[in-house]
Amino acid sequence: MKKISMQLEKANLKKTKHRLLILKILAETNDFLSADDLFIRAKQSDTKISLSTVYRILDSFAEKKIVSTLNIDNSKQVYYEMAHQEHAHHLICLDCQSVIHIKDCPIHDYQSQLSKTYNFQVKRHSLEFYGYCSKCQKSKKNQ
Amino acid sequence: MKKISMQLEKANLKKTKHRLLILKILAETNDFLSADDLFIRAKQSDTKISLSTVYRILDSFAEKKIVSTLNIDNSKQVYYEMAHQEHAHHLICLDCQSVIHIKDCPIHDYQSQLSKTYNFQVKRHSLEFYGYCSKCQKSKKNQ
DNA sequence: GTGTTTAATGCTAACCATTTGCATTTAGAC
DNA sequence: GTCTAAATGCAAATGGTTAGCATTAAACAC
Ligand SMILES: [Mn+2]
Ligand SMILES: [Mn+2]
Ligand SMILES: [Zn+2]
Ligand SMILES: [Zn+2]
Repeated sequence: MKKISMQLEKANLKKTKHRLLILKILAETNDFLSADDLFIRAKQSDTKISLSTVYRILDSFAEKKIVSTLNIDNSKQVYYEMAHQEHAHHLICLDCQSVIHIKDCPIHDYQSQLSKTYNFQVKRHSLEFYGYCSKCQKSKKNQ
Repeated sequence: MKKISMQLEKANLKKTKHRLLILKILAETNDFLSADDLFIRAKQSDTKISLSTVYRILDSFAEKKIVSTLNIDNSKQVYYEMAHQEHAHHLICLDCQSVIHIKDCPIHDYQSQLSKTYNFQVKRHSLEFYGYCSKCQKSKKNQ
């Protein structure tokens, strides 16, 4: 995967095997992952990685905007995904944690309107939808 | 404040002095408060309250929908406010933590449209705006 | 390739918001 | 007033995350 190591180059981060591995796992995964999820998956390829390394890698990735973070619902852990090119939002299944990525944003106009009304300089917003994916809706009916 | 003790009655919670006090502080405050914020304020009226009591009270309030919770940005602590009658959103100042409460929701139609498009049963959403309030915009210019 | 420099890593202990166990107190019902 | 279950205080435990420090490895010059 040339593309993956390119990202580190562009971000001015050393290409270590652990960084490449975490990046690969993130690239292969559609859903949000916690640091521990990533640690467990990484150990399957490389038994000699430590959890603090995973945290430090994720911190460096977040700083360089390679990943973006999310607090799923009110859980106390942080979840990570590969950052999107464009601003995006998510439908998150409360049952299976699967994620649908929504590439458009319905509130740009609303946001600039808010800015004027309240003289508040909006820097960013969070918008996430929680509910049940089609798969989980079905299995709930059957139980 | 009759209104306050009414809320406990309706929720079927015992009217203890600590619960009434926490409720009073929440009612007087416009912004979100952490458990520790509430603990500090409560101690000013009642030196004999413990932090775990504050947590337990907040848990009971959250369960009865007397308060609603928020994870401000990516901080690891939970913030609480008196729950709104109707669904609401917020403008949160990244500098002074002040909050503007927005009583309308711009995405109801969008949400039902999403539901159909993705066959995803949306149960709730979070929408919060982060930026700088008018006061903090000014003080940044002056510095 | 070797050597040098500096950032990355592993391991362990610390941190800090939150939760829990348990003995004691108190609200609400009688 | 008595009684009972729920609420509380205190201390210890939990769990995700961060920090300290000695060791290793990328990147770069030669
Ligand atoms: Mn996404
Ligand atoms: Mn509010
Ligand atoms: Zn699902
Ligand atoms: Zn402000």
